[in-house]
Amino acid sequence: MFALVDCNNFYASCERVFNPALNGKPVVVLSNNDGCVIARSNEAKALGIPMGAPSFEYEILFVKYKVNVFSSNYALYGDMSTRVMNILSTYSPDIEIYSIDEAFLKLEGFEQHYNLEVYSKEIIQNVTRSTGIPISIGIAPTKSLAKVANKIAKKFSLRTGGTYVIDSEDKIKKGLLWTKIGDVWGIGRQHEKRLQKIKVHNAWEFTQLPNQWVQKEMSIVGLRLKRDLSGERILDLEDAAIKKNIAVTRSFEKMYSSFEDIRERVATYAGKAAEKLRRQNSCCSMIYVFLHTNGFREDLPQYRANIAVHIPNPTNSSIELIKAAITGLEKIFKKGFQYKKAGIMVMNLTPASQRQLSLFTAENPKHQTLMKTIDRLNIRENQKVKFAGQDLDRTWKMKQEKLSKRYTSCLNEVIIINCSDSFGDRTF
DNA sequence: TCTGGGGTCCTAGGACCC
DNA sequence: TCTGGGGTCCTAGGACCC
Repeated sequence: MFALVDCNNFYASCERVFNPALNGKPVVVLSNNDGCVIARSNEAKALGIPMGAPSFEYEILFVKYKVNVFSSNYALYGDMSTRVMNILSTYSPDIEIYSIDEAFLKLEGFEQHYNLEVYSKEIIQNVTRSTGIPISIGIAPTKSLAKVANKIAKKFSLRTGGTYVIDSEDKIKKGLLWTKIGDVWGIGRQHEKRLQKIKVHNAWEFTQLPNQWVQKEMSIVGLRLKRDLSGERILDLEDAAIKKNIAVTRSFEKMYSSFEDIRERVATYAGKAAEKLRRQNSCCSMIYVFLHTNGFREDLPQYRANIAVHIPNPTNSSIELIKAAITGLEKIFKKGFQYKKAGIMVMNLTPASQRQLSLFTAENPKHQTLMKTIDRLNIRENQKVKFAGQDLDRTWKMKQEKLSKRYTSCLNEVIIINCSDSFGDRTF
């Protein structure tokens, strides 16, 4: 059996942990630059605020219904996620951390020794008590069915207590009939449309389609999904510890048109990507650069471009990557446009230990030590060391007007409790 | 005025090889 | 006019996920 554990409204729940006055009230969390709604509490969902809603369009509604609005605080969410995952990993030797707020647990053979419903209730209790984050658990014979079970657990939480087990043919069929085709894990907008057209409206009807049709229209991925949903164990846990691509992309807080401004941004993104590479001990041999204008401003001339720059010797040196990224940018940058977004992606990653030593190595061997030193300094001194391509004076500031504190990862921002007792006033 | 960011996998088609 | 058969590798693009 597989369990899918999912944190309910994760970012919104993180904000509540350190601010319990928010319980029972609508809470939303915004994306970078305070652009879109990316998390909503149940109360906010009930107000009809959709996922991805541009925040400026909902400002009036926020005020009217006293919605508590937060900028995203990834330092907090990342740390809370680690805490939750650490607890979950004590409940099974096999865990796949699927995203910041979801994990699959393999419970192979557990059903012979435990009542799985009781077991999952215990997990829920422990996570809630230890972190304050509410979770839902779905258990089933396959991963995609565990997803279905999880949805049922969450939808009927009053009745299920946050957990639901699919453990019979009958329950599989009931669950699949209940699941709308567009809500199936792995069925997105395009497939949904195509399936609706041939009168497939729920997951059960999908599992009744001929394999041939599914493979032809939805490739091998769709066929695997169909079989997994039917109860055949096709999808297994995956370990995704080492990333295959790393991206750093940002929208600007306003539009920029000068090459120097964009170059500074791109250099910073490339430097960030290099740091991430070094953190997972990888090198890359390709960097992809893109930039584009504001697609929402149909009144302005539009331009978008991208380029892949090959790097002869795999590297994770910030200096080399910044150089390569700027080479690419010079080729695609065009004057006369107002740019709103740029980004880079490093690809073709290889383990740093397997680095090819070439006769004509382009990279200065001293970079290795230099980068290590910079990384150490930046951890200690809060990102003070920069590269010449980055403007030292400019303070690029993301719009983050409603940021909560880094309660769990910054000593200056932990919660302070003042109280007095017979020994006098004390602060904790 | 204001509209996010970061990933994965698969397929078709072209370039190239013998 | 007529022009084989079988591979591999790479890339762009499309689909999906959170």
